[in-house]
Amino acid sequence: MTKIKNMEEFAALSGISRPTVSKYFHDPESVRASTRARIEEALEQFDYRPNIYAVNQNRKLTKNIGIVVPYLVDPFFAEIARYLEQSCIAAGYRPSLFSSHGEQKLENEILDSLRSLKPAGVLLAPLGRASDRSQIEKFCADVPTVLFDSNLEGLGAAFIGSDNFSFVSQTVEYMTRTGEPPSFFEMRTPANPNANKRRKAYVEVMERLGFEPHVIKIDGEGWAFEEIGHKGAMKVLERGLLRTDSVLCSNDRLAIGFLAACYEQGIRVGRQPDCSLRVASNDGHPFAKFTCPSLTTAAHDYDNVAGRGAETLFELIESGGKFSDRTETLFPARLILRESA
Amino acid sequence: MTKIKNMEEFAALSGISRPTVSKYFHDPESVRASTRARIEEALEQFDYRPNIYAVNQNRKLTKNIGIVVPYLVDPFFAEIARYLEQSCIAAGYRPSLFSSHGEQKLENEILDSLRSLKPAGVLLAPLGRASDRSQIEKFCADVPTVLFDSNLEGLGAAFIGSDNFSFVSQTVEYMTRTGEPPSFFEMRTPANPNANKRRKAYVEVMERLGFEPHVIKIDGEGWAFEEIGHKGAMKVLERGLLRTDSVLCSNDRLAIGFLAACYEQGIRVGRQPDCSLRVASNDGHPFAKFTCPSLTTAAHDYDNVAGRGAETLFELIESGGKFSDRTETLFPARLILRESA
DNA sequence: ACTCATATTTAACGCGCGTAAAGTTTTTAT
DNA sequence: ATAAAAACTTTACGCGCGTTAAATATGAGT
Repeated sequence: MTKIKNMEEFAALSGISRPTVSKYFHDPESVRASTRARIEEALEQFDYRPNIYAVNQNRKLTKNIGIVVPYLVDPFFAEIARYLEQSCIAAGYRPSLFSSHGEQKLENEILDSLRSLKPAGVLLAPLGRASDRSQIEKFCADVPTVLFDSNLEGLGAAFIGSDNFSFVSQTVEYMTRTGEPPSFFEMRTPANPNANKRRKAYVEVMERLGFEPHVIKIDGEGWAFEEIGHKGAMKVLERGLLRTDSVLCSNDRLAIGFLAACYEQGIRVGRQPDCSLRVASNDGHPFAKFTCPSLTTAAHDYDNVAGRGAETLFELIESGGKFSDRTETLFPARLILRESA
Repeated sequence: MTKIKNMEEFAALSGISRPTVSKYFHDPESVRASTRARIEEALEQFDYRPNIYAVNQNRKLTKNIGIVVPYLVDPFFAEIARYLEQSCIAAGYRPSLFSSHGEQKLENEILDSLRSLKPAGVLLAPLGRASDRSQIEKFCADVPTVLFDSNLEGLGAAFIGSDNFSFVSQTVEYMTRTGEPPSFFEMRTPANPNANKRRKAYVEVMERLGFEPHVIKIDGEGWAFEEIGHKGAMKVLERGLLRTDSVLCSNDRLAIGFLAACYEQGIRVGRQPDCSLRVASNDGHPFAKFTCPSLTTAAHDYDNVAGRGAETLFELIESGGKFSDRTETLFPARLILRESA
């Protein structure tokens, strides 16, 4: 089997001219069925692939898509990224995955290196509060970008995410219906704008239901939410800061820390009669099923957020990188009842 | 600020000839300090970056490095990948991260698309048992590759990983020293070759200590270890298959499932007097601190595995992609004592 | 000031492919 | 069968940069 050097050679071997072969690789449907067959026959025989660097240098638009998440060690983002990756591949794009690892500097560097990748589009889940808004704004001006997970008002051509109100209203309503109204457990300075929306939703829903909201803010910076939740919970439990026997955590990773603290303190959590506390949360973290007790949580609609996010980006790319107006698409949560509440 | 189109233009603006500018971008140290200063001055003024596609097309060796992990949703791999990424960037390379998501087909596709990236080198953590050995062998013949985490005997220019014997001997010795000897809890057909080494180490250490080894093999396929561990543990606990009050899980994710099952069954785990079971494990999973109870585990030496892995790849690249012989570097575990055992 | 080693400039080619224009062949429609 | 449309071939240029060879400039050392 001869080693093919370039498209010229491959074209000769397949008996088709190079421009036509080039056309074929751009879009196989764009050539006659008979020539397509001949090319594909040669393709099986000789296993040639166009040099992606030469291709990307000359095409006005690459097939690259950047996927950026704020913290890949969080399985929630790993899971979303997995969905997005697969959607991109299925649509014929080449995704590349990046994680900001919770750092603004890294997020900026990623955007910078993404620029030189000349991607057709980017799916960006920004850090949130820690994001460098002006940098992201500049980036979005140059590269077709769809935001997901964290909404930075006005940035990007569109935003796809989850409806935080839907999360909290479901959990609060469930908890109040089946027991005492919950306190809300969150970080004092949350990294993510979703946290603020969740707090507001909590207050609103509680008031509508005629209960007094009670927000517990704990200290801590960064993305080690389990650790922060654990420390915060220890304080809360030791000082008896809960007004009722119910807690709603802003997100599952905080809840994981909270449950660990409860366990250490010998506090039984759950809806069983022998339990003294109920804990629910939001996100539908992949490991929430394996906490002790298993975590009742309002889960993201992973499939739809990722699916719609990818589709939106494809539409954006096909319409030349601009939408006439910025849309925000929110998917409701799905309440998963488990043992913790 | 003028928009720079290419190196020609930038060179003109900086007052330096294009070949010299090209040299500068290849290695800033290779030009005279005075010209370096002039280029860098222009660089600040005009913000130009060489077109990476043109660069990579013409350079014999790109600065790309591929990082492939078997399952990125596992925070263990996300964590390792993070270390590796940072090492690559610090060394001036451009890492790109891929996850096989537990599927052979995907692993093969990644290797395939990695080929056309013409990377200087690849850091590969293979799927293990599910890997297509012949494909990986072919790949390693073409691309300088360092394996990590899972050793596929003879493949790649080097292997960097953890010393499974060290993991198990520490946990077994600790458990036998402080209580009854443990049973070993693992998957019947583990995805990962480390599991086999851990079982063998368990048997060996137990025999050396004069105890009868007792291996419990549970059913389950794929990478949903928590789920598999949970189901397996339910069976084990319901049927009373444990011979002593101690269990050593093959890895932390299985242990997370195991602990969840214990909790459901009302079995108190830990070294306290009121506990009826001790559970330890291996890996040092990022979330092992937050299980209930917190998990005693033999932790990977993340820093060293990742650090040495990256360094080894750099050496491999610098020595032209071949080592005279294949080395295997194993780092010992660090036993982390927590509440579960 | 002179020599020599080292850097830089100039000029030019090549990489592999996209793409455009003009001419030729094949297919489709009538 | 004939005309028109569509697809293909040939030819040629350009993309942005790596790289080389020969000519020139620079700087250190005597």
